Amino acid sequence: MLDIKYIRENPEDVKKRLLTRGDTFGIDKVRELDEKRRALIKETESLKEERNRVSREIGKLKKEGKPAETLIKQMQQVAARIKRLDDEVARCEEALHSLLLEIPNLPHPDVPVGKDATENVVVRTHGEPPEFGFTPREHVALGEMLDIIDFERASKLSGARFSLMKREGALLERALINFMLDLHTSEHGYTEVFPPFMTRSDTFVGTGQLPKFKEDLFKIEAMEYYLVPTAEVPVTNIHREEILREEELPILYTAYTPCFRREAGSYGKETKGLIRVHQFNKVELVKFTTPESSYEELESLTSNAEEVLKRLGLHYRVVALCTGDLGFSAAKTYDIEVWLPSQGRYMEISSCSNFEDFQARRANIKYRPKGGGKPRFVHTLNGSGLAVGRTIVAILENFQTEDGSVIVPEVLRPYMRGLEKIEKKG
RNA sequence: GGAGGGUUAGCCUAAUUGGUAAGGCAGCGGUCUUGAAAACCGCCGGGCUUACGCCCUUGGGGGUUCGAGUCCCUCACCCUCCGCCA
Repeated sequence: MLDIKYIRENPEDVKKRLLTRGDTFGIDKVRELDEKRRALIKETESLKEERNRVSREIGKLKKEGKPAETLIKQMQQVAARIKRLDDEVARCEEALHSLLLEIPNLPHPDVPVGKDATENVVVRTHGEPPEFGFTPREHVALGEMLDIIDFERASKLSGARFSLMKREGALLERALINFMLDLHTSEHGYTEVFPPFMTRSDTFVGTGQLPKFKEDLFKIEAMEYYLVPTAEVPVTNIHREEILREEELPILYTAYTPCFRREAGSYGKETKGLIRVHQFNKVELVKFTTPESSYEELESLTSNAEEVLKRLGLHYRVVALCTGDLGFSAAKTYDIEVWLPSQGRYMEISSCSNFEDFQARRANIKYRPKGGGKPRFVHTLNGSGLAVGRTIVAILENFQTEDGSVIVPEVLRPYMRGLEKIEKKG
């Protein structure tokens, strides 16, 4: 959520920056409601002052046994006016609030201006695409050939966009989760958490998925709960409605969760395989920082995610999203894209963002500055470190050999009983 | 699922029949001190205001009342007991 005070004082700057996302998102309407609200509040406050003052007098008179009927009559009128005005204020505030909840974050001034993904900017590239002396197979064929992914039976259970991992496939899934969590906790300083996989709707408002993106989520029918589409939701909301101490910042969390996504509006796109599914595993990185250090923390968070790919030996690049491709809550985002030999292109495997105080304002997460002073909103960040399913796609495709077997990256072998190669069974 | 008890500011704790949130700790600033502690003074939930001051704030929402921490309804969470359960 944007700061209403900032909008009031810098309306042109806000509009200009929002326009780089393609719209002004009703900022003029916001300003109109804000002014109306302030005028109404002024009026009710002076009436409330009168009511409080006279009510105290009435109390005094009653104590002294003196009559107060005239004043009480007067105050009945005043109370009625207050009620009418308060209702109007409430309606005004509700309208204003729901407008504000649907306005995306302001892009950071560094973010390249552009209309869509084609205008994202490559920041750096690591490694080289592997060379094959044969035509590389795509992951679906490899998974089925090796009998480690069973898409057919998965769809018997749950329909399209699900997977059934099997044998070395299931082991690889589990190995990757453990490898990533171990790396981030023991070398990058993150604290491991294991959150609930379904949460109340207000946590989704806190991180920005609700109210605007309801159609992306799975809702629990029995209760007002949703399945998490990313660990960002439960983990960022750990500190909702809290005031942290500056001394404990930055707070770094890493969490494994499954992620559940409706993928509405992507019918017909990548219907097969592990790339776009309704349920996938992900290890997430989440940070709470001061405003002064959040952009440094974004760089280190991104490099923490990159380290996973480096150790696996996968070729990738980092791109800075342009304004038109930026997610709703983000001020700045780096996507990490891994090389996909079968398609000769890069595929998003991590998205690392600084939300500045956008989520903190929605979720009311503050910190008390060192040496006292008023609480300020923290800055929140998160990034995938990494999406496990897509990492499996990359491993299968990049480390395949001509006979269809797949070399297991060395760093994963301790997590896979020393297995060096996934081979076709007799 | 059933019964009962609770939620007051960062933390802890008060508030006669309803009369407008009292105090302590922690923290910050100051006096004093070689320095520190102690003691003393001030600040110490949010908003508006140049200022004086005003409004809001007792888990959330609603109601009764001139006036609600206090009475009523409702929701959430915590604790205890019973039932059920991996």
